[in-house]
Amino acid sequence: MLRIYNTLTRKKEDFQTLELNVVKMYVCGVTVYNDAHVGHAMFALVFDIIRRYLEYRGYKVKHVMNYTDVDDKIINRANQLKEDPLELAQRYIDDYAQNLKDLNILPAAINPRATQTMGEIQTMVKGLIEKGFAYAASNGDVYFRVTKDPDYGKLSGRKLEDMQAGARVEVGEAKEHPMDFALWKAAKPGEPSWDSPWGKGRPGWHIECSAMNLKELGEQIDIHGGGNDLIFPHHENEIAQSESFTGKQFARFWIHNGMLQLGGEKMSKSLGNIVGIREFLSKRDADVMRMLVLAGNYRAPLIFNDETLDAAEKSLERLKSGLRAARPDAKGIPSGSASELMSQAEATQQSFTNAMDDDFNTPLALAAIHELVKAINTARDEGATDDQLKPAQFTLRELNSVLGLRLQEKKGSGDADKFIDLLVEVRSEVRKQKLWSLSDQIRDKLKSLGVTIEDSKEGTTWRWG
RNA sequence: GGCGUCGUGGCCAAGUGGUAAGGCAAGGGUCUGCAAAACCCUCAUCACGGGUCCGAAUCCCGUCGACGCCUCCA
Repeated sequence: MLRIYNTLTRKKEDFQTLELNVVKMYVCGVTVYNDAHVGHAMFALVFDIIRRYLEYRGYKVKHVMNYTDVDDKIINRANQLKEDPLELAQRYIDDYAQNLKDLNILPAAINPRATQTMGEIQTMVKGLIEKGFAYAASNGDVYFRVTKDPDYGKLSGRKLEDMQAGARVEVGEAKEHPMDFALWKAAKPGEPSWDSPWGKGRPGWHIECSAMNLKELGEQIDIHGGGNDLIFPHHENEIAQSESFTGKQFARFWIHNGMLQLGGEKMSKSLGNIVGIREFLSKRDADVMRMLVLAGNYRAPLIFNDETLDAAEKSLERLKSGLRAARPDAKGIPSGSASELMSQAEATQQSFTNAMDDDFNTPLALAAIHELVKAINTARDEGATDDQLKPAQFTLRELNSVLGLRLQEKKGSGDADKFIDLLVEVRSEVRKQKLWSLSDQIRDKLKSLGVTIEDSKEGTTWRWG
């Protein structure tokens, strides 16, 4: 039984879907006004892993991830660059999609955008006004009336009274209550705007997600996800809007990932401590970022630095070692040992599932996988043939792909391989003549070109990396 | 100030009542001409102080500390 920690109840709960074997999952995407950084990569990876695991468990996942393509940040940046805001948003959407692809993240089924959901947004705003949950203010904005919503604050565990103290009301706002938030914002000159019953304007930050949910997945969904920095106010407000509008529970499970930390602080655009996804991928493999995420609990802060990245990279190497071919002189191991290896593979598969079923406990799942790697390597050392290793390696590959790890050996240009083979062959002759310094020289030079040579009693193997 | 999460070996990190998984690093060993890889061995009593219990990292109280949110944010 899959259990998932639900932010709403602060407990792990048995996961049950509204519709048999179908998971409706909505994940809050990004506001597209700048290059994405590795913090965004983390959240995207977390939900990619969740999605892959749900599919592995036999669910059909309706995965929706939105793009917020109209808001203050985009408009400001567009003004800076003297670019059309919508074109700028499009540019960053394309860019972000490419980042996700490079990170081996499966594309969501649907990527709705605020600007393409105007009809539903206005329908909701209208409905909320009719039901008394919202009001058009004198300044042309439409606000949600938090005092009308009895359980406002249930997701973030806040009470309206507690929040009032710290609430800041900007001058000129026409709110009834300081915590009321905008559903619709009247357009200022030069801003992108849409016609509405309340005059030209654009949607507030939160309503778009409610509307996109309604449009793409319906009134109720199974999982709503995002970073834990969105719990308040964004998700709190989504709940308020959606549930006030439909009168039904909005999302059954709220899943939130922890923040990526750089130098002890959350990585964020406003703090400026940013490592871009593209920058990261120019230095390290996508698997490394994924391994870093897998090494920790998705809800906890993730420490991002050279030390943790190096460890992740080495850990990956270790997983890859399990996939290597049998030794050149493999004579086979007794059938008893071979079937033991297969039982180990089955046991690992079971521990893996148990771990992942417990709120996606990836560190524990990885521990299980490492156990299998050790068993495979031991069998190989004992002389297992490729045929004997294959079933266990198949399981290893399968489990890693559930986590989204590719474990690709590095590759050079394919043409080089033949020449390296030749060089290695010649070096073997040189070694037979015990010309060690020459053979070591070849090994060192190849190493600096990215080719690793490994000698053993039975022969020499080489690989990229 | 309020709300929330959390504090496990050099680093990352599982473990929520019965005497501490895994990875990285380090040291020793097998193998090797040397090296690399792989394999074997070694390496923590769980922030601090009280309490409950036959028994606590795990429950309760307190203290200290970290991080997130309360304002745009994955």
